[in-house]
Amino acid sequence: MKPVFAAKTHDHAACVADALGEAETLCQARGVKLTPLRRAVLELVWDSHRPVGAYDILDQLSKQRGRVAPPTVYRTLDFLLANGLVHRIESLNAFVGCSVGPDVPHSGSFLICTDCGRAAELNDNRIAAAVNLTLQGSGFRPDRHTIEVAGRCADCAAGPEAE
Amino acid sequence: MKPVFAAKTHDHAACVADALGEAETLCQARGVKLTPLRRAVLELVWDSHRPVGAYDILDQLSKQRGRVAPPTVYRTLDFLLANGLVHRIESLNAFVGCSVGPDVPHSGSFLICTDCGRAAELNDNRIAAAVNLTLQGSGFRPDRHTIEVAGRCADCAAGPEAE
DNA sequence: ACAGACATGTTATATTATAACACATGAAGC
DNA sequence: GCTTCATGTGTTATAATATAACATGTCTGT
Repeated sequence: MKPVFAAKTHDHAACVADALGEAETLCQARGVKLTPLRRAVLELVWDSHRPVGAYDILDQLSKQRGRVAPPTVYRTLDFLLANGLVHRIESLNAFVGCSVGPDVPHSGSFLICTDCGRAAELNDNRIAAAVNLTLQGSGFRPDRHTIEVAGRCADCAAGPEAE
Repeated sequence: MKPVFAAKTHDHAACVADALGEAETLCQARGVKLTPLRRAVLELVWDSHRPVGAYDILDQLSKQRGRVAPPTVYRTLDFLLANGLVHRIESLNAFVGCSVGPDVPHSGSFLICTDCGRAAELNDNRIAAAVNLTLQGSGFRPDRHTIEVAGRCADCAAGPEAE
């Protein structure tokens, strides 16, 4: 079985540390600032492999720094989105860390488990390729795509133990 | 050029009449009721080939029947969605009539023009096939998908005349 | 010091969606 | 006929998501 979702036993601390490190590097390369606020939000997004809502982030952030207002969170998410560090999951109005790598521009394609809530980003252009194939001759100029497949991940399909 | 988007000159009245007729037939076949309210909402959704927001529907509906509250609209949309008569465009929080045919269960795949706002539903065999192919060996059991490609339709890409 | 750019804070509000309960209507059984 | 039940609709209130507009702070280059 191909590992698509993060193994339930993986070293998540390292996983987050990696993501933050890469983000730091990327921001330096681009001459943009990964401020403490942005870093904190990115870390909260990476807190799990589940897409997280803006207001969940807001709640967590408030615990760390006292009252935070929605624009703070949305602006920060806008920055992270613009730099490819997170993706928005349209079907959930939620956000998840980019696990493909922000240096390659891409829209993100996701599998979302409706049981455990985890999301897995596909590093695979076959779906996008099929979309492009379907477009051929239509004159449509694609700009970005939203590809989100909901279902049950292998773990959840296998053992329906309590969430 | 394959006709993906409805031609700007097509007979839209006939287009809507068709959709309503098919809906009527389908509902009878299924033993569910296409009530006047549901018919009115479906007609409003089909009013254009642009995805339309729930509150836009609400406004229009209010003109026809006096004060209407949000739950009325959302419930009606839920019915139409459940019966495959409309699709939800996640990236726009909006709804559009199903032009593939509600008798075949499908999640819908859309092209959305960011210039003129129109949406075109793809007859998505190849896309669904690519999704399945990509998932092979992953153990993921897909249930439904959200595929929305934003870009410029042929008309808008060709002539940037005023919207 | 100052200007300018950028990041953040603050207040208010817009937009999208649902929960919970009330009432109406029509078919199924008695 | 009346009851009962399921279904559809109405109504009130509120939740959840998102943005506009403006104020303040903070760094950087000169």
